[in-house]
Amino acid sequence: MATMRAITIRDVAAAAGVSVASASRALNGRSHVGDALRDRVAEAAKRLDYVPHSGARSLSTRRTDAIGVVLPDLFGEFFSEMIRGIDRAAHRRGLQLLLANMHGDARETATALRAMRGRVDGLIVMSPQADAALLERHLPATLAAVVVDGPEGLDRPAIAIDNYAGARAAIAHLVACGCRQIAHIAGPEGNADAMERLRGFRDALAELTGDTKPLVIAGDFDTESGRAAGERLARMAGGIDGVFAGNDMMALGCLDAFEEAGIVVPEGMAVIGFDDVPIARYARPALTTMRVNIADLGSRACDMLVAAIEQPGTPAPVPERLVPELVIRASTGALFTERQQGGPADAGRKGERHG
Amino acid sequence: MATMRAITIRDVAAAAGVSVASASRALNGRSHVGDALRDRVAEAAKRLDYVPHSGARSLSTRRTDAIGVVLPDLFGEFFSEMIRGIDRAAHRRGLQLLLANMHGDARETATALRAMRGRVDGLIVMSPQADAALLERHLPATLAAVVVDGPEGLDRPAIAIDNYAGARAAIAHLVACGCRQIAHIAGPEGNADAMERLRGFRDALAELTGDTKPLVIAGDFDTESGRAAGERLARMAGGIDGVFAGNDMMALGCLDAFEEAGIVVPEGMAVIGFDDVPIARYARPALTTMRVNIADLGSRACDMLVAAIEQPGTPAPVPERLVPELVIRASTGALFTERQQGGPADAGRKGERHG
DNA sequence: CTGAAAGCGCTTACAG
DNA sequence: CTGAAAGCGCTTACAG
Repeated sequence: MATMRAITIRDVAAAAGVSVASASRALNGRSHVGDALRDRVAEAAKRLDYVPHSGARSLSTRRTDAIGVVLPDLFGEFFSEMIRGIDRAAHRRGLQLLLANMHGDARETATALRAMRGRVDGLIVMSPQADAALLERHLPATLAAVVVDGPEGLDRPAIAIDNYAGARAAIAHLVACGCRQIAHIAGPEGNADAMERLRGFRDALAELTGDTKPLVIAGDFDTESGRAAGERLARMAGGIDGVFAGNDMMALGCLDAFEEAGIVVPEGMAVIGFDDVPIARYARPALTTMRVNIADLGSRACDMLVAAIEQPGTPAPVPERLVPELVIRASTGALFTERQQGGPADAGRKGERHG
Repeated sequence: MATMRAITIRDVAAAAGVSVASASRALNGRSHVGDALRDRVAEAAKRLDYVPHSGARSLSTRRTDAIGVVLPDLFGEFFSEMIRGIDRAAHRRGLQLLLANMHGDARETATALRAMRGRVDGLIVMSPQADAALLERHLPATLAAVVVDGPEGLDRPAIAIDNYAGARAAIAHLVACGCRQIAHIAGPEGNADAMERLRGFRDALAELTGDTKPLVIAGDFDTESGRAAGERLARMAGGIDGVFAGNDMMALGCLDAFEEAGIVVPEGMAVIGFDDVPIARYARPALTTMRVNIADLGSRACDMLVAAIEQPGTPAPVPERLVPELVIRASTGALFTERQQGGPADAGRKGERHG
């Protein structure tokens, strides 16, 4: 038992010498309440340190003032930035955040989603892995939800990183840097982000260099797979002069392999990543990459969810897309100096930190 | 309105042709219920896709099956690892996680803590910044809570990183590497972690090298302050041969400054950090540091909280301390090869990631 | 083993 | 403007 006999609105009403109904009205600032009464109630509530029982409240109001966030096992920075962004928007609206990790498999997802029901007014579901059918099945039709970076074609508000456009921009940059034979280190097959980046790579390459049979090396978003790819590229006798890695971690592994193999970046080989993880700027050479503003993604998802909660039954709006921004650093040639970096994501990182 | 007329236990009872009381008992597996009845109810619940209203349930049971997590604006990896650890332990016990960011100031903290009341059975509060008085004032005495990395002397279950022991180990390592004049780049003054690390530095140095007036340069845990400190050290004419940075980010900035100043690490200067952020291993030279297993910290905090919830009124146990582990890399001399790294923290990072 | 009833704390029409 | 009462959905003694 967590609480022993907590203070209820009845106690507050008694202390203020009014009815429970009046106490409730006074506390909630609803309708017309006499000033004197309102003040007495407020004073009593404060003195008793009254905190309403949210369960009871939600039972009568049919609202929980909480939203659920269902995230996969995200890697480091993404997770915190996403939460930070959602929290920022939720906090503004007085919404609590209920969090659930979804550990990949379908059963877990179902459990996580079910456990949220009845506790939240709506759900933010991030699921680059899950297929539409799975989500559809476990998202109750009556519950507001927005899908972040999820499968397309769900009749839900959705927001996603425009991986395709980002990949195209990355390739355009490599081409502008003079690269003519560009290889791609791809992310895992089941991952929607990875697949879109691959598609953007292929399309942009076909358009810009006419290369319709580019080299694609399989990776898994992990540093090690990037290193392996880099070693393989190093062993290949020439030809390739640019690498677009599916994410920064693989790009970093690739850079390591190149260094060991004596390939000079960017002179001998230009390398670009995706994500702009914090490590990217510390790499030697510093990594050019496509920056994704994850915190912003979270904030906007939250705003969309609130809209969906407030206007139930409204058809899902056109999916929003966040286009990543090119951040040029040394790994593709320090032709440009890195622009001064700021904005929400960085501001978020400025906060108090541990250790 | 989030939900339109949801399925209630009454619907389930009706569908199964039993009373609401029986339906409840059957669903909760409590007391003696006939097998046939149990099955009928289970079948009906499943068919109707019934999910209990958690508010109503918590109103009668006086439990929420949720715990609150109040965290400061943690930097990247710490945040996600902490949540990951807590989530892991909470998930095992069927507990939901309610999250709140506490953005530094006292009023925010009060709000965050209050908003949790009535929604959770207990609280995990991480607060390296907050003083005991503040926490004491806003943690309702009736609510179970464990304090993570917070001020000492609270009559609450507590778990903390043993920064003092970690700092001493760092110094012992530098001394073992042959350093005789060791400087410290300190973290922010208000930060408990920082102060303990500083204290460990002073004590260990006095004991091991007899130096009672060591050089301490003020920093703020940010890369830039580490860089500034490094520049200052580089300008100082000799003497210092080892640097203990209050955290990895400052150590990385310091390494950068040394590189620019032409100081060779570790030959000219050994550098050790604290935390083992993911970037540390990618630095050139790779950074020796004290690893803190944040996910483990979170899991254990959750376990302690569950114990506190289940045995209310029990006096707070002796505070637990997590001693950081020395991870030797190139920045203090690659005398040892880095040991194979594994364990919970790394396992957590193996999960699916975004991009 | 099963059901009728009370009660958890709150809000909200409905009267006054 | 204020109060008495019903009701939100669930669980749990209390009877049977």
